[in-house]
Amino acid sequence: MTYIKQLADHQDEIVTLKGWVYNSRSSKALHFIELRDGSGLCQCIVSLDEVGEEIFEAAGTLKQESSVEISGKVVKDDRSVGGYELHATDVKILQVAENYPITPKDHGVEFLMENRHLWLRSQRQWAAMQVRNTIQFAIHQFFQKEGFIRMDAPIFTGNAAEGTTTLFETDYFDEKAYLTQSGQLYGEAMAMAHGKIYTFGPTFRAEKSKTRRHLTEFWMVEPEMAFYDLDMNMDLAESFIRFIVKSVLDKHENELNILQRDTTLLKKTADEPFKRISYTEAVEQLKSDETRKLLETMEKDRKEELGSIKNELEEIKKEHGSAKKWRKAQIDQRIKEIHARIDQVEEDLRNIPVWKESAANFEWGNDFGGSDETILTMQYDTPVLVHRYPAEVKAFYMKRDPEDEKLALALDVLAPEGYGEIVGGSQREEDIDVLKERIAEHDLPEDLFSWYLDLRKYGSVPHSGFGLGIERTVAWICGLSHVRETIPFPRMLGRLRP
RNA sequence: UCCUCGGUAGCUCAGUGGCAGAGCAGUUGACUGUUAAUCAAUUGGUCGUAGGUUCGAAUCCUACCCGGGGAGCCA
Repeated sequence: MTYIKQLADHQDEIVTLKGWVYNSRSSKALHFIELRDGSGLCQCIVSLDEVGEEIFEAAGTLKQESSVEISGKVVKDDRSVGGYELHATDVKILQVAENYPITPKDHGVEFLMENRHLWLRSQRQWAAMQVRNTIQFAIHQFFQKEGFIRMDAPIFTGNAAEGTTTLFETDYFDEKAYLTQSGQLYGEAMAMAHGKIYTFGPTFRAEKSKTRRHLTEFWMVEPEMAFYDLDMNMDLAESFIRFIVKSVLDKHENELNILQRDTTLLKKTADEPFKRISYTEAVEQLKSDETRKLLETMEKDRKEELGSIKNELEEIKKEHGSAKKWRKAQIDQRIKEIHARIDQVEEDLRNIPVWKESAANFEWGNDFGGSDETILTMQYDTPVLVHRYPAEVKAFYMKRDPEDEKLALALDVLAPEGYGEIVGGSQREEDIDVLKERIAEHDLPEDLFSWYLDLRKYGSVPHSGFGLGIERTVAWICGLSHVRETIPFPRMLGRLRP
């Protein structure tokens, strides 16, 4: 048995491929069967002269996603997907599939999500999962080569701590338990045992967020390092992200191509240092004339675009009545595109004034909203590291800036191209008295944190860490517009099946 | 929870008060190199649900259900 991605090594040999029919076309004496086997796509040509009537007819019954074994000669042909095709000598049918719901045409999100278990077979979804795998592997490679130990934090936790987010509550033998929202506190304990550790697992948030950036169950990798300060933490985050992007660029030209990902900015991310700005600088930038002009230009561009596509719509609608059939199809397609674009542009036009307002009136001390992040990152080509946030909007365990008590030694990494926050982290407070004070200030029950406070009793050291969201990272690197396509079976508001 | 857009054939959509439509998929046939093949024929409908207005409702009104995008919150 040979896999499609190995075909280049078997030119002119007879091999057997096992897989599923991705698409097929037929004429009187030829069937073109596009086969997928999980490693790639290959067009198989079944010719009446080569295989005889019986096999030829059987091959004609194959429908989308039927399972088959096809033997034949590997022939280089640039016309074919992947550069090689198979001239069949034999076709063994395992099962002729029933009518497959996902056709090679467009489908809506709801339908595709209902059929997620099948959608995973489609090219773009396949490519995204291949990249996800490489990202996860690169994460392990990076930390392992840097001397980190992977340790796992528990998924059930006894406390709904950290205060802010809503957690999933479960019954744990008549006791309340919560699904973890972060492994970080445990990570700190493990770092005190091993120096440098990382956790990698699912996390859960019961927030009713319905956006392209949110899942209720998502994967997060969280390194935690003893004796690291904020600067070391930022250096690590930067080289970590760069390593991941490089790994994907090295291995996945084909997949990024399938995803139609423009890799210009990813290449910049792999090569250029990231911008680092403080929260205070970011606020100044938001309120700057530059930002205002940027948004005004954007608004003007959108208005012009709206005018011109609406004109085009009118014109092709007039043409539609008298058009020939093929042109009608072309027009229908274009009308669909225009409607979708109009929706998008109109939404932008509703949003831009709000964004402008939000940016211009931003007050020091608030946390950035989604639009503020978008506006900030629009002005950079690579990820931006934003550091030293107002302590009030950040978690209790973050260490304050010794040079300005109002600031926490926090860092966020904002991905470019509108993908938003992919990393959040900080240097941690190591002084037990200060930490106790913070717990009290946040109205958190101190007894639940007794084990956490112990870490500051017995050899407390400066330490830092951060968390990187896998799905947002996959979305950014793949250029996907929604995190639901970055995980095999996304869990989100209103979606528990399949 | 709030704002906003939507729900019409298996799928994607058009149809804004007067006979329920198209493309694709399916089915039947034609075609020796197709790339979402093409061409011809053909099957397919509880217009999200319930009520209301009207001579007449997919279309107008009300309520509800479901989905998309966004706010808040966050990775």
